[in-house]
Amino acid sequence: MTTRGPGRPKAHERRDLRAALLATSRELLNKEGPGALSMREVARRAGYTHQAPYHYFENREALLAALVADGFRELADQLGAANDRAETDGVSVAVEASGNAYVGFALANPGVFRIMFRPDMCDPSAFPTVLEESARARAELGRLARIAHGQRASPEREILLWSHVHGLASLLLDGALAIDYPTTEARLAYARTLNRLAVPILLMGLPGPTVTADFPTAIPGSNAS
Amino acid sequence: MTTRGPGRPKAHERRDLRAALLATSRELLNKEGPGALSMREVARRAGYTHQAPYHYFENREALLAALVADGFRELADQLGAANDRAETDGVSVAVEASGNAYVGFALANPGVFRIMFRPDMCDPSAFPTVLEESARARAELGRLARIAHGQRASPEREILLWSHVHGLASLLLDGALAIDYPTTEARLAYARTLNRLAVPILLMGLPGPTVTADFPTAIPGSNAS
DNA sequence: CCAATTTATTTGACACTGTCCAAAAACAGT
DNA sequence: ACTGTTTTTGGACAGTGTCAAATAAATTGG
Repeated sequence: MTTRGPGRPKAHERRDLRAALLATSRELLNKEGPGALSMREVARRAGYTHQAPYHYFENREALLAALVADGFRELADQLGAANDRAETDGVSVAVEASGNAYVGFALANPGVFRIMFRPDMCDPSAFPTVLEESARARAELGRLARIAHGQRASPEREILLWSHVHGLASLLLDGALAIDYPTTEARLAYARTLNRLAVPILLMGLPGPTVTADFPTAIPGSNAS
Repeated sequence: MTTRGPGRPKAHERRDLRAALLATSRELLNKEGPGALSMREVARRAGYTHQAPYHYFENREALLAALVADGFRELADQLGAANDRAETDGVSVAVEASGNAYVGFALANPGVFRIMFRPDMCDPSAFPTVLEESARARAELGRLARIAHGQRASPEREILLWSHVHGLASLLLDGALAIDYPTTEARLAYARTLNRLAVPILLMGLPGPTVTADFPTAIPGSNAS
């Protein structure tokens, strides 16, 4: 009476357990949601007993943290590749490609992307590697801001870029747009057209010394609370 | 040996149980996170046995759905109030105030706001009142787009507005900005300055028949994938 | 005013979870 | 072959959501 399934790994491939746990966890997370990702279930699917994962991950949050760190690493890589296009294809292409990369990553790895911004599931400050990789992703956004605005780049510009792509990804994944566009392909297509439309807006200068000429302070009713 | 705490409600206030459950649930959600919000805990805090909530909510998701519906209702109300300022204070003020209202709601009710966009916790399509209230909120965003762009308003413009405020709220709540600005006051202040900066951008015209003059197709490298 | 019925609440159970603890098995080096 | 370490197992405990049935309280009909 073997409690483990037929796929029980042989001795020589035992070292892969950690990787296998991560792989099935990622799959579980992306396809079934975080509620379906339990220590025991992932152990079960790997063909081990309920306690086996605890030798590689201190607890559930540590497992999630590993997935989150990998997610940020991949996101940073893809953003980096998009930014690299600036030299050969120009600024606009880089901006648009970065937006598509961000949304593309979110739609390709929905479960992981959600976890990446859910501090109750994985507190980044408790996992140095998560902090590190997420900082890398953020640095790519900063680079994009510099690509887009050169000398006039600012933290605010970076955040506005980020807000746009992050908001779009979130709305397509979990917001109203998820209902309007049911399939991943439709969502991606919509994100592409929207990102293309947004390029001139994202490239626009902020109100400041030089660029304000286009937007004088005389905008009707510019005195908000 | 009374199992229930000293605050056990008298007979004449029994009808309030549902409201009490919702109130303590909301508090639990905002202060401790969704992991701390369990049927049994909320019953415990109300001074009842573990099964009592099931008479008012079919299951945990239904309880969350009630909170989500309330959240969307409040959000819609506040967005509506902000939009109303357009007539008296002008378009720019309305745009800025709507952004502040959106982020303000998220920061004031972090737990509820997160749940509102987490389909694994509350699937909106299963709860008509959630659909209804979230549609109201979305309609307010649509109204804002019309306020901001009049005849040139479009679904895309609405989404761009929405992406901005939603992304900003998310980043301040759970993203890197949450680390940069630790207190709610600091986050709100930052959101205000950013929203003010964003107004001219959000008011800008999209590339189209009339407005494209400012952004000729000759932008360096405008041929993306 | 009392009996019947509906509503509200409790009690008990089950399967499942994360995680602590200790035991066992597999392995490595000498 | 005997150590010591790494890896895996097994059992336990408290906590959870939720089903089913039993009880208490309120309401209603006569």
